[in-house]
Amino acid sequence: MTDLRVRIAPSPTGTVHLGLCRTALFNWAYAKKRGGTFVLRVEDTDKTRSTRESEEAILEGLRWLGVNWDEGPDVGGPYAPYRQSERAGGHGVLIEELLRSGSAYRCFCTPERLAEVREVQEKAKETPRYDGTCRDLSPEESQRRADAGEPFAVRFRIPDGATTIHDLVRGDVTFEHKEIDDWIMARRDGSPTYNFVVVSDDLAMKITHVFRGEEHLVNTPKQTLLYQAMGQEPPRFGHLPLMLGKDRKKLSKRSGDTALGDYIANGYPKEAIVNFLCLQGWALDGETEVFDVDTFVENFDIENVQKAGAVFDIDKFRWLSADTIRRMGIPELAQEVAPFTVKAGQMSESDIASRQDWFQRLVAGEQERIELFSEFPGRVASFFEADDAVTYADKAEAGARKHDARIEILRSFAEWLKGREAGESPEDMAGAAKAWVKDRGLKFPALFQPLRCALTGMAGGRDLFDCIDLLGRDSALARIETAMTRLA
RNA sequence: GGCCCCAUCGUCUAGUCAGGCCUAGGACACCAGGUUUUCAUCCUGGCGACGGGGGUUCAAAUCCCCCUGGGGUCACCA
Repeated sequence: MTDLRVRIAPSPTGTVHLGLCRTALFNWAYAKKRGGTFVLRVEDTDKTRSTRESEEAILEGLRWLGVNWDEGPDVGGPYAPYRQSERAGGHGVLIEELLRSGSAYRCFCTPERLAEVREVQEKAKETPRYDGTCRDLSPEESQRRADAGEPFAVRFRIPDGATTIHDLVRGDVTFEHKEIDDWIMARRDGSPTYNFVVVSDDLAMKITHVFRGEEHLVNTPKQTLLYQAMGQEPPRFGHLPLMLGKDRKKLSKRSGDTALGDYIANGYPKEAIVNFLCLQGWALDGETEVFDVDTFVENFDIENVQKAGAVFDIDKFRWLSADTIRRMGIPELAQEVAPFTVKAGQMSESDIASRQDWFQRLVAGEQERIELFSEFPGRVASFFEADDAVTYADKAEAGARKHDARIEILRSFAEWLKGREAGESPEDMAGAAKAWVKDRGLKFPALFQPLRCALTGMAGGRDLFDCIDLLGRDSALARIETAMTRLA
């Protein structure tokens, strides 16, 4: 174990965003490859928006992805607590020190006045920023007003000069201090704000590397200056490219699903989600698109992360999902798909357990036809319909009706089927049926299109003799019987 | 609008840091063929990009500058 320490610091204010998942994955991989420590710290600084449900969802989601933290609110660790709201103690002391040293100052301006100032500036098309009213209050006056009970916030005093941050993804980035506002470290109620706690906690937890989304890049000089004011060395930073929606804007709900839960509910395999997330801003070798998480960990480096934002391509995501499904073993796939079958009301859990062989054959036939687990029930629905009430898709019925002799063919095929030996394998029966078709001088579609419609009501799908086998001969015969009327 | 970031096929990207190996590679999507009882899978092929302009150099996708375009950020949110 090295002293390398990285962290993910989510604020528990909503669903588990994919961007958070990717950031977590990259941090985790970086630590894991280098024998470092990965910390999860819950940044519940915003009391009004933070919820315990959201926190639990985040922990659960990340754990589901296979991202494991070495220290966190649930597992503890040497720098506990790992929930911001429980760490408040030390912040007051730090702020006192910063106030004493002059790196921070009390701001007695009311939120109302600040709002007015901002409004005027916006009207004048100026960049909204603090006008500095309290910046140069004498220490005596500041103290006197504070003692008199006048409420105040605490602002960081941005010094003159410029700060260059050495970003591990982007290289050097310089910010002129005059562009940076004297930001608020502590609110009037004394509670610390994000930019302050993130620094004090990263410091307390000895975080050495901070990898986060690019939207935080502009916060970095503020934080760097704070580290310096405290006489501390800032960690190394690396700002990840944003994940973009189809509109090329930061991925948000308006451009599609953003929550991990949505993708899980839609039946994307975990491996596909992880794989896809890895591809957002990073590539293994430019050739290999499909790889497992171990390969990712083994090869990941922050220096190889792309700088440009990555548009989220749902088509590629689905393809990755389909590819993952195709490479799965049948028992495993059956297990993944089972909950969807139950939810669709097709089989109960105990049905599936007691007919596991049958269920696995049902699954095997769809393996290369579904892109998501959730598509399975829709594709096998006809197997659960009554023999005399199979839903015929328009396309299937039209295909069947193209053949004038359909009823005759179906009738004689039914006779033929009745005469087959019980227990014949689908493969053997398929071979025999093809010979039967040929012997009668027919083309395959003349039998198979009406038959497929009769059996499944669908225009395409798995091998028909597999269907007969799955259905059972009686059921298949009953469906053919009905079709002879319905397709007449 | 100020500041900051970014810029290779429609999309994800390799190549850029160490300029020639790039008539720019892979993948998704799309199109066309093949296999198949159908659908799907699979196989083969095609389409398709270095944003523009200046430099530097024997040589630039790679280095420099300008322009253009896109994005992020400007809270007592995180």
